[in-house]
Amino acid sequence: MAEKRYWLMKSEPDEFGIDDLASRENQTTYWEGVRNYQARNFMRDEMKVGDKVFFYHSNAKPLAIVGIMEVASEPYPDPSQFDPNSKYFDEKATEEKPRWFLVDVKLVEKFEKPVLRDDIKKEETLSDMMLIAKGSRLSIQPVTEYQWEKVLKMAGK
DNA sequence: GCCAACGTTGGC
DNA sequence: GCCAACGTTGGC
Repeated sequence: MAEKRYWLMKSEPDEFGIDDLASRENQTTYWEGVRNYQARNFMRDEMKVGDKVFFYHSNAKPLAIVGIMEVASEPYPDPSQFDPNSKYFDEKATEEKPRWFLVDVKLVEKFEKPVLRDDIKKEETLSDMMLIAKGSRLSIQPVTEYQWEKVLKMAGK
């Protein structure tokens, strides 16, 4: 059996927060707008249907992991790259040669008690989480099994 | 609102 | 292929 993978995905709640996801049909959405190759590669090459994902609110108050999603589709080209009216339009992408890929994600649960970035920083055993590494801006990150379980505990699970 | 850190672009 | 300039991210 394949090793279970865990992830963290960031979004600015002013743009798209966990409540926006909760209000979508089937509580599912396509994770559009990723325009970073490393983050894209995680979605395109590494994610598997059923992988669990932390939903993180960036540029927000409070900064926190606010819930859990799961990967709900195979990767496919991000439609917004072909849409001239989208702010994510990429003139160098074509249907034949798409640049950007995404997966669908489905809400699993919204934490009653979000896990604050400040509390993660205080937790010694989470000091190697990519999220709090200095200068780390990657919007999609792998999470280790230990980190996953620890954050769940901090959320009261 | 500031700005450090980082990623990308493009001239050479 | 180097690297300066520029744009973006995202914490503070």
